[in-house]
Amino acid sequence: MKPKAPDSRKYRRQKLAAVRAAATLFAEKGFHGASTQDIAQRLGLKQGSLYYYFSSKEEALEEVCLYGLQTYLDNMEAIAKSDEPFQAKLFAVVTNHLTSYREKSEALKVFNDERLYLPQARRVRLKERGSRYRQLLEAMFSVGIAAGEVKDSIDAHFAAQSVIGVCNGLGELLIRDEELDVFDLIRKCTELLLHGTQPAR
Amino acid sequence: MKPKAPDSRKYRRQKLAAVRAAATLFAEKGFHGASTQDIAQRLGLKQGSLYYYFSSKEEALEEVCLYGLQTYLDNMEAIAKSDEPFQAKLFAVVTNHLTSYREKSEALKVFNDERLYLPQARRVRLKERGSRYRQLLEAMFSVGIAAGEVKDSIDAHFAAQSVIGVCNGLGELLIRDEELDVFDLIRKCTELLLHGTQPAR
DNA sequence: ATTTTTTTCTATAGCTGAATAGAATCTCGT
DNA sequence: ACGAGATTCTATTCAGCTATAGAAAAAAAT
Repeated sequence: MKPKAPDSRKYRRQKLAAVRAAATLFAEKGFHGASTQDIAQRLGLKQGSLYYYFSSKEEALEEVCLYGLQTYLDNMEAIAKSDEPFQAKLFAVVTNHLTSYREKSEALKVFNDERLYLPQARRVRLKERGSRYRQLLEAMFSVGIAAGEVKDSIDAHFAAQSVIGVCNGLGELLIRDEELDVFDLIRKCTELLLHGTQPAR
Repeated sequence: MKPKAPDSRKYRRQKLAAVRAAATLFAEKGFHGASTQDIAQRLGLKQGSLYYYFSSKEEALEEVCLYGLQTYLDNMEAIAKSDEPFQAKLFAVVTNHLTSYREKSEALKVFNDERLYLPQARRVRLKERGSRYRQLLEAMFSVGIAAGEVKDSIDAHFAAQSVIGVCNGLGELLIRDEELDVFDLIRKCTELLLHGTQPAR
């Protein structure tokens, strides 16, 4: 019934597949809209068999969110730590965000939209990681301001949220249009955040 | 059972209250997460009585979305039609978006997050209005570019989506923090979109 | 080849929620 | 105060969903 030491190759492979399947379904129908039946079906399993991999539907949601965040956050930590000039870091942040959207779009979308359906307890770990991201970004702006690389009229808190907003907005484009050139989008996005829309004065 | 000519004062009042209640619950728990029981309870009604005002839960969702979009879209039409310079129009757009968030935050959030749970048929009308908004914004940028008020390196489609993204991102801030000064945020946001984050060269 | 462990299936319990019908109550003009 | 229409309630149906237990099958180990 319950896997005691489930570390076989097959187990890990199927577990990953299960997380991915859950991500797809949650992204498509939402947490409450997608049933364990739907997820199992996509894996070619029967509904009950899912519980060999997850002990509850909520656990599945949590794992999807963690999966979506993983590399995304790791990359952010690395970027924040580096000594590159502000412009380069901002470029890296946008790249990280938008390429994540292309690669793991479902899982990341699930984190963005469905995390609030997790029970308090499970949400804590995720919440920490989410705000960690915002804080790193905010700090990046503060440092940039101190170094004269960013206008001092900029409010770091506001700016961080704006960057996240733009990237999520553009993520919609990436999801909607598979053909879209990510790197072109990244370039335009960074340019906008750096120099705005006004012609040179 | 079903209201034939339900145009009494009371009916309209209660119906509006019902739409609002649904908005609140959908915003809080999501479409599938909120039950008709929850909504009825918030209105001080019994579960079954809701169906005097809505013929289905999905109809309720649709009405909430329409309610959330209404003034928001009307304002956008007016802005797009005007002859003001680009900067003024952008300011108006941001103002419209962010103040809507404060005033009807729930309904607008529901439109943003839950509309995809509507069945194809119902989603059409909403989809039209949503893309109408994007198109108006996009056209605004195109006009700005033609008039030399916006850099010609800007891609209007991309720019429109970016504006929507920033505003939705900042909307999160407004929802999270009731105290936040909307107009300060509007100012900063417009400034960012116009001039970016870099110091003057 | 037989035993052991892992993985999947069948079947079902138990709950919740959407929707409907018809009765009961309320409201208001007359 | 009476009656017609509006509004709400009660009670119920029906479907779908999560989760569990235990049998079956598949894979691995001996």
